Amino acid sequence: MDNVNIKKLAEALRLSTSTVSRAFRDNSDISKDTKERILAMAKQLNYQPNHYASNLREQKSKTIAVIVPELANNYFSLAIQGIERVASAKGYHILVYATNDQFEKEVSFIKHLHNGRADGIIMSVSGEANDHNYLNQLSKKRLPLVFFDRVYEDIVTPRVITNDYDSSFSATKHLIQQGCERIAYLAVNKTLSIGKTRMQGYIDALKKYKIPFKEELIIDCTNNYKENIDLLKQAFIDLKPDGVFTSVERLAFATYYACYDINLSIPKDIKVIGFSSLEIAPLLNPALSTITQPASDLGKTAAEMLFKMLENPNEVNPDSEVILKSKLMQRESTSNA
Amino acid sequence: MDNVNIKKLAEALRLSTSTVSRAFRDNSDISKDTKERILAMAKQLNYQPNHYASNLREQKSKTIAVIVPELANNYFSLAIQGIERVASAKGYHILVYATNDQFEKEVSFIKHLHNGRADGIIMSVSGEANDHNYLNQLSKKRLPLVFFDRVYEDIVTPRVITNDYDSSFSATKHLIQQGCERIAYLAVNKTLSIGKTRMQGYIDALKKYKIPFKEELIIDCTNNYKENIDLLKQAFIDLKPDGVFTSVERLAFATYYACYDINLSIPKDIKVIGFSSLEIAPLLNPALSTITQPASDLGKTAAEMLFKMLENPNEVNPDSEVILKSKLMQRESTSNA
DNA sequence: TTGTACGCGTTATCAT
DNA sequence: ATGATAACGCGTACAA
Repeated sequence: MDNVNIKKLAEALRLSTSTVSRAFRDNSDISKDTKERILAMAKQLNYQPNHYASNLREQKSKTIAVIVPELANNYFSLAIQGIERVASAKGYHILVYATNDQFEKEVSFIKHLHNGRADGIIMSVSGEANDHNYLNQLSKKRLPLVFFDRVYEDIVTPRVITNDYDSSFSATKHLIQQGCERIAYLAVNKTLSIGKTRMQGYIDALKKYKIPFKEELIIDCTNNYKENIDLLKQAFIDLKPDGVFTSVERLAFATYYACYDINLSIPKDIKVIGFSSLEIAPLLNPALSTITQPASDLGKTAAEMLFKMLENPNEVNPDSEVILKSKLMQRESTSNA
Repeated sequence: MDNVNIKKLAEALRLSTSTVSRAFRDNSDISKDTKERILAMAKQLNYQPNHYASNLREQKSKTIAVIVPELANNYFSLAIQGIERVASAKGYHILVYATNDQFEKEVSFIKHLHNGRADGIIMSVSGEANDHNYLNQLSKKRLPLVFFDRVYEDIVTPRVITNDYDSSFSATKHLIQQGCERIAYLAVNKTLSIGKTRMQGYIDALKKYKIPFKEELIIDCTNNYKENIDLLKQAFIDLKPDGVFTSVERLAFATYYACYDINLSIPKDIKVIGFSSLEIAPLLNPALSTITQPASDLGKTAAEMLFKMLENPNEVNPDSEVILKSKLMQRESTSNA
């Protein structure tokens, strides 16, 4: 059977298309009787209003786009889950895009989205090192945009982040209190604002507790798992750190693998803590101490903020920043037993 | 600045809208010269063709929908990643929906998608226990649909699955060879086809190796983490299994927690193996033996199949079934050391 | 090669 | 309360 549209419905009921259309909106004048007839017939024929036609007509899509650096990532999956819940409850659909950390992809996604396909965008950015001004140079008014987790500091738009500086400070302090004196900081991209903030917390904690900061203990890692493990093994052998603070989850995993390989015992020889929202951190060998970010909440909050912008554009301050708190979870990997 | 559309471009260039439109398609007759002028101006004004208008006109959306039971799940995230890659390469966008295992949501998503919003659907199903015939009763022709992982056996449409029966058989056999005689099977939903297949592999392996099958050792779990842990603790105490085979990843985690709580040592007191595509299974305490499913490949293959259907509807047999192989990874949780 | 005119399905405005 | 009509932006058949 072919598509049922308003026209077919109208024919079937010997009404005009406008009357039929009215049956689906709330305000319009239409007799209760005909409305019921129409809805009944619509149900019977399984009528689905064509979204594209509505969108074209109404200039809105009831769709939001989510752009993240990667999909196969526990953290972003949780965030997307949070977003999906809110969107779904509002009757919105979500388009998902992964940049795989390629800035050009991000630019391309964003540009293309400015064609009416989405009403708003929630993004965790990929290209700190690049020129973000493309966001201000879109030919038409920029779509409502909310950053979460990874943000551009020079772009004015609402954002939802976590208290990274404090968390880093606490994590570093925790390592120090557990007796560490040579604490390696594993960075993935020093130039990212998130990288900078987290590193600053580390640096300031060292200073506060009078541990000399050593540039060499900042280890810049890559996006490649194997490479990182090799690199870390070498670094651990050369630098002999007694503590490791990883700025992202997967570097904690790489640290574990590296330590296994070169027979360093966690936590005896080296203590490890890292940013991570992995639920099964307690199941690792040894249980991993983490700074656990409220990933799902981050997504939820970002989505709620975006909807606020869509509903009351003027009531949302473009400067607004929501900071959610991460939790320091001490586990065996930093214990002194 | 307001939206740039074909009309504005045409005005700016003193051409007709049709000429401008032609510049963006390949076949049409248009002088190389004007085409270049148009494209240049389009770039300058940052023109983005309105997707909804094109879709309405062309009756296709260059969008595929992905429906999964849950998003915050390592396995489905990987699958979505695989799908996203393929789609992105083809210039397609993906809409993502999570049913949270509610069948009504699945039905609702599917029905609504039949309004032109998506050209095809990739789904891992949620409602084995229900009546799937809604898929055949859509008023218009059903959208191209590919199942992956969790499928409805009574619906005729292409599918991509893994060799679950063989894997289950092998895993059970492995436990037996490691000396287990009371092997518990942790099911999450016995009625799901995937549950049935996996359970059958377990049952047949027992039979083959002359281990008596005991109904009581089939433990039906819920979707609630805490509940499962409690339930498992009790079951382990009551039934004293010496091996556990979990049909889904999270039940392996629950098993670990349960064993920790009641001081059962894995693998000494009880050996554990489970379906899982967790990359860090080797980092668990103890390293978890797994049946590792090629999750990302599953998504990739499903997407490729869907695109084949979109491009050459007649060349794809609706009965086609692709079976990808999982890998048995023996690790410490089933060792005899 | 370029322009004119129409229709995709919907909704809002205006008329009845 | 209902119907006729125009418009959203684009793409194509047809005319020039």
